[in-house]
Amino acid sequence: MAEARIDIDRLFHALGDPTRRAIVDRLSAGPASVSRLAAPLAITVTAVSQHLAVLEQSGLVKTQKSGRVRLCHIEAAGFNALERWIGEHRARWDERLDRLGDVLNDED
Amino acid sequence: MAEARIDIDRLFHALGDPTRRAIVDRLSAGPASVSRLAAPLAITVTAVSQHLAVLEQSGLVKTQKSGRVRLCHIEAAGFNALERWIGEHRARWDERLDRLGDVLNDED
DNA sequence: TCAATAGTGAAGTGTGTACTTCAGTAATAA
DNA sequence: TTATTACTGAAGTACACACTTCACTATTGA
Repeated sequence: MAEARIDIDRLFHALGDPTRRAIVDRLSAGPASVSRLAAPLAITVTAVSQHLAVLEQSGLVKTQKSGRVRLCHIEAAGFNALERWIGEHRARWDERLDRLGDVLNDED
Repeated sequence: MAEARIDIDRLFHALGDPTRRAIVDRLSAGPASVSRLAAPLAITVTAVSQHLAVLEQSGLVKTQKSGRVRLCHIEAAGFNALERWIGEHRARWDERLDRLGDVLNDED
């Protein structure tokens, strides 16, 4: 699985930028070219290209150039790793919530 | 629900920093004070305090000061919002995967 | 009361990074 | 061939922000 290569650090860093999340938003509605992604974004195509490199390295987006057009689309690997990270943390503190509740009650 | 107040921008920005994720890691194993969080982190207590302000604003962590000690613990709201964000995106592109697959096959 | 502990506010520094412009390559259209 | 389109690499700028030190305010213990 490609998910094994996913670096959680790259992943959260990639999604930490609002422009990159906007790109992910748009791509989750369907694939698009670089210039099409840039159109509504009020930044240059160059900047979008740089963002796409970050997104691709993070495993959230995959691109492939056919001719002079680079077609971009969502990749599952990044999202899977993200969900797994959340799930692991939730599992850890979910089972402690009862005890935590007791501690907080004691503090009051 | 407190989750309605959660800003997805603050959320991803908060988790985009590795030190803050380390704090979340530790807190998911149970509540801790500021100085206890700082101990393994090779940064000053002041820096940790600043990180905690970010985490608290994002809805991932909640803190309460009793006496001179601030006790910090994980809050569910941020994680719920995070899972919802992922779920919404996944739902959108999951249903398009078949059609995307066709497009990619055409490109080959 | 005095000292030690736990934490915070203010102000400054340095680095990362999001963005730009410019120049260039490669593919398509005329 | 020439022009246009789609994109990328390099280099520079500006700002955000992670971090520090210093000074300070509680709170707790002796």
